Amino acid sequence: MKRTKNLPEKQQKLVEKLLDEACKKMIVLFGSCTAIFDGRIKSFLPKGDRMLFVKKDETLILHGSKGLKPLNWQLSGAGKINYLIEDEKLVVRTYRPKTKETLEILFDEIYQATIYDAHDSASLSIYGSESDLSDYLFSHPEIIDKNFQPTAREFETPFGFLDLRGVDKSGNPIIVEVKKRGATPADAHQLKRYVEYFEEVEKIKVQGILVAQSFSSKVMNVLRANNLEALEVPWQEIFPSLANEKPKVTMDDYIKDD
Amino acid sequence: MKRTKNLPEKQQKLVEKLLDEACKKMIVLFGSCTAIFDGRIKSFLPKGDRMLFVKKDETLILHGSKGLKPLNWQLSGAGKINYLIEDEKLVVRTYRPKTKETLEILFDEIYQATIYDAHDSASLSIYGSESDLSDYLFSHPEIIDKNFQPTAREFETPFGFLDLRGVDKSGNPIIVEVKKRGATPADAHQLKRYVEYFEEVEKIKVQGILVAQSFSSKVMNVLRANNLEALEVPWQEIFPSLANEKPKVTMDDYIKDD
DNA sequence: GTATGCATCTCGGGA
DNA sequence: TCCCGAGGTGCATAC
Repeated sequence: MKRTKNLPEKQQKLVEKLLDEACKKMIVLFGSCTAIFDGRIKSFLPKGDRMLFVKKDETLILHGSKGLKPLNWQLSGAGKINYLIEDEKLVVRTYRPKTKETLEILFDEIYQATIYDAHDSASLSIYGSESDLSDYLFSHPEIIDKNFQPTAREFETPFGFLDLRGVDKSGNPIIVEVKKRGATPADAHQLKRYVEYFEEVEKIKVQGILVAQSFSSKVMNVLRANNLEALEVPWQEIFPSLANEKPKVTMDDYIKDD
Repeated sequence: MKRTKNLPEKQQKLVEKLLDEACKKMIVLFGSCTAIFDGRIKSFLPKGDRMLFVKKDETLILHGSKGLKPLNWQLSGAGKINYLIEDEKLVVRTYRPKTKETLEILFDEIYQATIYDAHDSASLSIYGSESDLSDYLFSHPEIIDKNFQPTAREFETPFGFLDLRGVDKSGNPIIVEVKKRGATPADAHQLKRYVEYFEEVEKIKVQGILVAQSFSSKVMNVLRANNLEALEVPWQEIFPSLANEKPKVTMDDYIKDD
C-alpha cells in the first residue's frame, strides 16, 4: 500500500469530514497508531498498523491483524468522539462517563480513510439456542429418561431459574439443568445450589441432572460428590447440523430481490 | 456513497485479487449482503449493508451498523476462505472443520473493496486484571482485615482454585475469593463450595470472604444465609483511574518516532 | 492437545 | 434502571 505523507491541511480536512459524518455513517480509518485505554483496566498498545472502525452508534473498534477480538474498543453510549489534530497527528479520543473510561488513539500516519453510508434494518435470527434445547427436551422427555415426566420449564427459585422440573415414574421430583456446550465445574455448582434450595428451603429431596454436550473428569467428581447425575446429550443430533452435508437451506430460500 | 454496478468481469477480477491476497493482507469489503451460519447454532441474517473484514490469519468478521459484537464471524483456523462468483454475485464461504461450522456470505452488491497491507508486531499490554488485584491484596492484607495474614495465593482444591488463603490473629483460617467486578450469586456459591470443601473434606472450619466491587441484595442474602462475608473493595482506588483527572500517563511517554 | 476461568466480557430479557 | 445469565462466548494459561 502506498503510504502518502499526511500533510497537515489534508489531516484538517479529514477531521472536519469525520466530525461532520459522525453518527451518520460508518467510518473506517486504516493507519499506524498507538492506543491507551483507561477504565476497568489499563492498557497500552504500541505502534502498529490497525484498522479503526467507528459505527453509527459511535461504537469504536480498533482491530489488529489477528483474532476476532479487537485490540481496543469503546462501547456506544460514550460521549461524542473527539477527532483532533495534535502535533500534526490525528488523535481520536473518547470518554464513556458511565464507566469512566477513556480511549485515546494516536495515529502516526493514516493510510486510508473511508466513510460508508450504511443502511441496515435487518436483524439476525437465531435457532438452536440453549432455550431451544430445553424446549425440545420438555417435549421429548424420553431423551432424559424413559420415565421422566416434565412438569415445568424455566422454574424460578430464589437461587435462579432452573431449566426443567419433573418427576420419575414413582413421582420423585427431578430437576434438570441444561447446557448446550460441555459442562464446567460452575455448571455443576449451579445445579447443586438448585438442589440445595429444594432440600433446605422447600424440604423436598430432589434428584439433580446436568445435561450437557460432554463432561470432564473434574466435573464428574463434583457431580458424584454431590450425588448429581450427568447426562450427555449430543445436541447436534437434535438440531441436525448442515455442516457435514449439502446444505438443505440455502440463501436462495431467503433472498428476495428488490 | 456511489453504488457502482457490479459488472461480472469486475467481480471476477476482485475474486482473483482476493484469492491472491488472502492470508497476506487485510481485506475490507463493504456491501449489501445476507449471511447464513451453521454450527454451534444456526443463524440467518437478512439483507443489509455490512462491512466484511478478513484478517491475515483468516479471521472473518461481518459487522453491522451497531454494537461491538459482529453479526457473524469465523475464527481463524478454518480452512481456506472461498471467494466465488455464483449467479453473478460474490459469495464468501468458509468451513471450520474443528467445530464443523460453515459461514456463507452472499453479497448482493459490493460498494467498496479494499486490501490493506498491515504490519503489526506490537502487542497489547494490560495492567489491572483480577490477578493483579489478588496480588495486591496478598501484599496489602490490611485491606481485607487489619488482622488478616495471607499464607497462600492460588490455592487448589478439587472444586477449583481459590484466590487467597490466610489466618486471622487467632490463627483461624480464612479463605478469600476475589472478583474485580460486581459479585454474582454464582460467585457466592463458588465461595460456599470452597468453604464446604474445607469443612467436609479437610475437617477445618474456615471463614469465607468474598471480595468484589459491589454486592446486590440477592448476593448478600446468599452470603448471609451461609455465614460468608462480603467485602467491598473499590479497586479504582487501588489502581487509580486516570479517567477523572488529567492523564498522568500520555502517549508521549511511549511513542518513539522511527 | 484438553480443561479451566477471566473478560474493559457484550448483550438481551425481566423485574 | 439494575440484576442476572447466555454466549457460535474468545482467549490465555495450566496441565
